[in-house]
Amino acid sequence: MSNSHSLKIYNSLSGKKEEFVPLEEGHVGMYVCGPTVYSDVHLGNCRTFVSFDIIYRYLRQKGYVVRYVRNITDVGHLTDDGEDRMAKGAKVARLEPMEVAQKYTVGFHELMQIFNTLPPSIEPRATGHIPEQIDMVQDIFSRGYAYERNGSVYFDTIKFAKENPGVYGQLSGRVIEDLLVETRDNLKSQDEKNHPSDFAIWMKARKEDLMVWKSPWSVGFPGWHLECSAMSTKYLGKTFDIHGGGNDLKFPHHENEVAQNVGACGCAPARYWLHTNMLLLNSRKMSKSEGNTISPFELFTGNSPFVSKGYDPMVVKFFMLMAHYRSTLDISDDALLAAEKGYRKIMETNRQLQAIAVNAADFDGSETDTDRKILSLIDDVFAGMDDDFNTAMAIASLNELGSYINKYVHQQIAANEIAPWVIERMKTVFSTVIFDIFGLRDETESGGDSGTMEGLMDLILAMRAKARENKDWAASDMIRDALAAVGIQIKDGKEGTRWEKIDV
RNA sequence: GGUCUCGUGGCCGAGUGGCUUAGGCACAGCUCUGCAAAAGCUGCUACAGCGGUUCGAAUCCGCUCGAGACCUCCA
Repeated sequence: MSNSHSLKIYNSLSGKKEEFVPLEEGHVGMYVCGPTVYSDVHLGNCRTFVSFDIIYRYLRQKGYVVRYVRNITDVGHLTDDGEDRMAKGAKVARLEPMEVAQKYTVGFHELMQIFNTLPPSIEPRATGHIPEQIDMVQDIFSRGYAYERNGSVYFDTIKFAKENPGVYGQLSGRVIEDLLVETRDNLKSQDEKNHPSDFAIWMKARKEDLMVWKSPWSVGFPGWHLECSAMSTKYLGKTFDIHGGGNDLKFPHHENEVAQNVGACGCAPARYWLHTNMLLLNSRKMSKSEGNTISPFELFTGNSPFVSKGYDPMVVKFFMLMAHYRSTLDISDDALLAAEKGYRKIMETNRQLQAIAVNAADFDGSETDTDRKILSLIDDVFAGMDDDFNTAMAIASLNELGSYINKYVHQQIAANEIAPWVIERMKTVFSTVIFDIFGLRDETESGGDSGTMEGLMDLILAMRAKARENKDWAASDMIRDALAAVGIQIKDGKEGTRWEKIDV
């Protein structure tokens, strides 16, 4: 399903929307910073990965062959006390570091499946790319942007900034002069670094560090930031199309990443930088370290003081899609409730649409205003997606289409108002957008799980229909109420009774 | 303190110079219905405050107030 719009993407480097033109026609290389697997992923991470999943899916939908690389960081992050995070987790839990990493990697994958996201093309691990990272340190060294102190290697940001004007700070909007000024305040720092903005690209291990490797400088481990530079280069090339991640990674992580790549090869890594905005709880950023967080499973089960009930993962996903990925999104019970209704409605509309059997005899062959309006709305759906992946706009247009579908189904507009091929086109658009691009699942479908359930419900509804025929309202209502008590909602309609499982 | 973003109707949330009444939820009326639910239709016209630019601003500029993010690990 293609369309005529050109795709526009907001590029954090330039601060504006730009037309997307890949380096190599028909192909897109996209790198997204994945999770650090030293604890459970939280909902904020999910939003970012869901956003990029939709970007990935949409690029594919537009016909691009996409190589989507999303890493797993299982080494390299330092805690405040300088201890490797993985090692810290290991000591607390008395597990092998790799055991900790494995546990949370598996959990992360499960969650991504629950949200129905596609796996990336390549999911490299930092620990699996130590040689590549050592090579990159050497490249940076040979180009003069690194210095060694007691077995650790640091990136020389000041020298780099002077020799590469306009590069360091471009992404995050930082000013080099400010960096230079900072020096004075930090002179007394006992740090090994020449300058506070310098950062480690190789760290010499202390005796308590568990995850260590040999290098030309010391036995130690690579610095944070370096893994992404090394792995994106390895799998996507020195320069590639899209680099994504959460807003909070912009500085210092992404800024330093750019510096490392440019420092190592003289060329900029990504051409388009995309940053997703934060998911808020209580109007504050969700954060593991600050404890302001609700876990995905607490949200699914309702086991949290922040929500009145559990929400289906697809409802949570739909809730995320109702906002643009670059806006902050404040999670609240009311908003989730509204999203749940909206999600059910759009799924119901789709089912009604797919069930329409067009009768060619109803059609007189002319194109009506309604046809034109519908085609225009379909165009709006894709125009929204082409405008920096604006899912909120796409959903709005889908809802407007839904209004036509409902009027048609309820015979509030004449059958010959909409041409059969337009109906068919709507069917394709709905299923493509909802299932292929948004990656939603229809969890509201009647039955679904087993034929037994279907059969039982058919029986029960037949009994109720019989009771109603005999005007035995007591029996009829008893069945209705009893079903409601176990979470099954009865929907009486013109053509019979449908049912749906709802949360109690 | 420095850098930056945002402040939209009861709630969530798009939109960035003049036609979008965006959309969703809630609410009200109506249709349908044995009643109800569900479903459908219709209605509900906002853009923090002040000043400026402009023929015209929610949309551009300035100031004020408020919220948040980054500057330290964080999607």
